[in-house]
Amino acid sequence: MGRTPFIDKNGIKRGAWSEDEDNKLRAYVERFGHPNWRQLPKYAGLMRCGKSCRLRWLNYLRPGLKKGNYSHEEERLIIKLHNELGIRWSAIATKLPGRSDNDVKNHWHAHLKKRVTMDQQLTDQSSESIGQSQTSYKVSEQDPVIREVSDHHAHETSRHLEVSSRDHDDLCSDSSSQLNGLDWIEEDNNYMRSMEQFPSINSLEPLPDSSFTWTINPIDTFQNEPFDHIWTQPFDNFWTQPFF
DNA sequence: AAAAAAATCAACCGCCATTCA
DNA sequence: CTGAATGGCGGTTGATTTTTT
Repeated sequence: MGRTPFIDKNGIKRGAWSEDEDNKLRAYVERFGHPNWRQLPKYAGLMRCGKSCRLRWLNYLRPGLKKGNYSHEEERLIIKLHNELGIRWSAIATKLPGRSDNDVKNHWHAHLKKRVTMDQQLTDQSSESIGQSQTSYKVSEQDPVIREVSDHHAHETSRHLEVSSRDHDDLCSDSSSQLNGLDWIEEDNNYMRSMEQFPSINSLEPLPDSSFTWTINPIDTFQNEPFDHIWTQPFDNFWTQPFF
């Protein structure tokens, strides 16, 4: 992949990097560092602009960079941090050793955004039906780990909403206003810690086709709150659900 | 098997903040 | 204080690969 290399009107090379260029950049930075990216290509014998060198180093050549697939734990962390920090990719990337901000951003747009959107749509749908009847969700009947985590989550969600209810009342004199974001983060962190006792969640396989219907009692009062999420959908990525 | 569509991801762009003369 | 230089960031593009039709 990459763009076709070419020389622009200023004599600066652009597009995909060659192995020879990579070697020159790597050798120079490893020996002299990069006190000035603008000047670097001149001394390193490269026809690139400094910005291009910087990008190549940070996103591709820098030691310790991870290549390849993201682990479930990494994806879960990205989603959680995105929830907390928004689109501050560089800040998010600092929490993922070996991943560049560009890489994280790409992964989000290519893989994770869709999952979040899909989840939100399902959440909205379930919210619509809340108050009319109980809402049903599918859960595997074959994987005991999933059942265990689901049960745990159901309990935690219930507890979560109770706590949030108190916080909400304390913090908001205006009933239409939202709960303070930091409290949500803290709540979320608590939940993360509670989930650590279920390490097997990281190695879950996609749910089997055969599943049964699991019914919960939605809490009407908080149907529009951020934690009104149902994470027990039969997705192959359902483990991400608690953090939406 | 071929064409079309979708996915991937490296690289570029433009803007903003900071530093420094 | 001002303006140029620089670094850094998020948004976007586009060539290539993979998947689907």
